[in-house]
Amino acid sequence: MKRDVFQAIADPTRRAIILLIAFQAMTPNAIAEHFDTSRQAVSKHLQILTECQLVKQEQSGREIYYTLDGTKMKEIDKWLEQFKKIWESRFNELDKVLLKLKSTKK
Amino acid sequence: MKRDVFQAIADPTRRAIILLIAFQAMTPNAIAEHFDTSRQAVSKHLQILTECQLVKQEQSGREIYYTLDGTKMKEIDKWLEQFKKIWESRFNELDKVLLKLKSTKK
DNA sequence: AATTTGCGCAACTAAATGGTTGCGTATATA
DNA sequence: TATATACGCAACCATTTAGTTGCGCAAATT
Repeated sequence: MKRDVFQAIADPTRRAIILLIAFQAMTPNAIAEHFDTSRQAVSKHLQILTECQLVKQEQSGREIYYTLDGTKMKEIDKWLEQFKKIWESRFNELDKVLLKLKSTKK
Repeated sequence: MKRDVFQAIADPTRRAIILLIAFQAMTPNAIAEHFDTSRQAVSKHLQILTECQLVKQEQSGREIYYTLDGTKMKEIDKWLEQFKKIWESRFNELDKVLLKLKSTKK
């Protein structure tokens, strides 16, 4: 049952929830209204997102507002960073080849 | 059965495979040797990665080499981009508040 | 004080997932 | 030509997942 950030964002509904609460804090009911799901289903998703520390809660009376916590999102970015470097070097290699072709054509 | 990039990278083994073949093309057997899994299991993961266009095949005799295709990876980056903007504006807002506090203190 | 509302939690269900085993086929090697 | 190797594919199995239903509790409304 140990879940990580990558599993958290794997579900499309969860990604939509993330996007929704990124702009403003919302209650489970308010979130559910935006989708074709029940409050309970949303609640479960929020539970998972909370577990993965992508989301923070803020109680206000009997209502609970959920907000996005950007910190963990950066982990995904960090993972992508590895490949960016590889791509860049690949592209550079490609550039060199193209440049060579260009010059030999002349 | 319709899978997307986010589901593809949800599995830790799949992420490891991606990282592995990012540096050099590899056959399913060679990949499997790096993990505690069977060739068939790896093959299934590669199938999913191919389905999501994260991976490309290159046949060489009876061997099939798999390579990373960076194009789809950028989709993840694009998705993250949305939030980066929000974070930045949030930080800017925070900066303003801090600046205000600073000036009123004087 | 009684009722409504917002929520989390637990039990349950159908579907998806990751894995195994056992094939068939094509290429390489003896 | 016979055998070994590399692989994909299909059937099968255990576990996880996303979702529903039905509670119970606390805060708000009447």
